[in-house]
Amino acid sequence: MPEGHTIHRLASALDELWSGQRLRASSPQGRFANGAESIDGQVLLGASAHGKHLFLPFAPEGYMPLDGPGVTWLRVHLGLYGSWTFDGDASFTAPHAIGAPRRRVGERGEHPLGRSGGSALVGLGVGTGGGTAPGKWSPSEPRGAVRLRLLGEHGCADLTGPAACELLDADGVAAVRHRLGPDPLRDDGEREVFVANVRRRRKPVGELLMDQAVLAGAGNIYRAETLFRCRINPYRPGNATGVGRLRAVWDDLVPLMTYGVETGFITTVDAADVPDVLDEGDQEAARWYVYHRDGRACLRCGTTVRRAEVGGRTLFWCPRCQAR
DNA sequence: TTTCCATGAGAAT
DNA sequence: TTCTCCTGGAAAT
Repeated sequence: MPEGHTIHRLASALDELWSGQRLRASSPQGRFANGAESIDGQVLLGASAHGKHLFLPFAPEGYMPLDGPGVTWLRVHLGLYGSWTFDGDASFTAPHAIGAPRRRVGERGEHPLGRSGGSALVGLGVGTGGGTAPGKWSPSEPRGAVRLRLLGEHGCADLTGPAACELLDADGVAAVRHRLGPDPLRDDGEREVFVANVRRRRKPVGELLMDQAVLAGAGNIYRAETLFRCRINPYRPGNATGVGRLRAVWDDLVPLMTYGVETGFITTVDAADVPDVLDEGDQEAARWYVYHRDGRACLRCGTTVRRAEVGGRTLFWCPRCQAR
């Protein structure tokens, strides 16, 4: 569920909260007991993301070189269901929950129209420990199947349901990154590499945008929405898609996903296209053009939005706006 | 209560 | 292509 913007947002939150600090690591659920044990008590050196992968380098206190052999890298991939839940005292601000779009009791951020909610870092007025004076906070019992709990002085982060949670050395990290295509959210993401990756293949462009080796970070919502915004037919073969059109996709994704990192939400509809009156049950109309809007009228042309399975996932598109 | 489904991806066939 | 795994909420029974 969580697309690349979620992971980048998470990486900056963790970097801001804990970089340079010594953390406790444990696996309340037990399934990552060995891994947690080996980084327990080490210092978090930073946090970064490539596509949907989160990388957290750990080293013993006092260890210097970030690329040295003493660094242990934690790699987390949330998959479809994974999520992080934060809790802590008043000085500990983080997204309350980040990952799969579950509603938890008291959770904020279920914004009605996709614009008011989602400040960059939501304070913890809602967690069990929220508002506790600094220094007086103590971690609550983990809820659910917590694979990994990272605990700092002022708060903790609980990881549940990840598709991947493993320890790697620097070579292992390089190997994972080698399999990934360029990420529009990274400084080293190269547009022309993405363009070449698509044009090398015959598969439908709607399928290629989900392939993390072609483009890292976009998921099912961003693929549907950017194809709509760029008016590209999802069934068009990659090698028959013009360079200019693919550059437009990349140039569209960069600000779109950057906005996602800043707000925590995927919002893709330009202000001019927001309907004046929202239909009953059409609350998502102001957020997305086509995603989850099958059977309803296209916000731009009124044609009925369609859905179909492409690349093993449900794709949504407007047959008129995206005729070619 | 059971089943289905979801912003994912690797392995198996 | 199909299967499988990770979790939890909503819909269906």
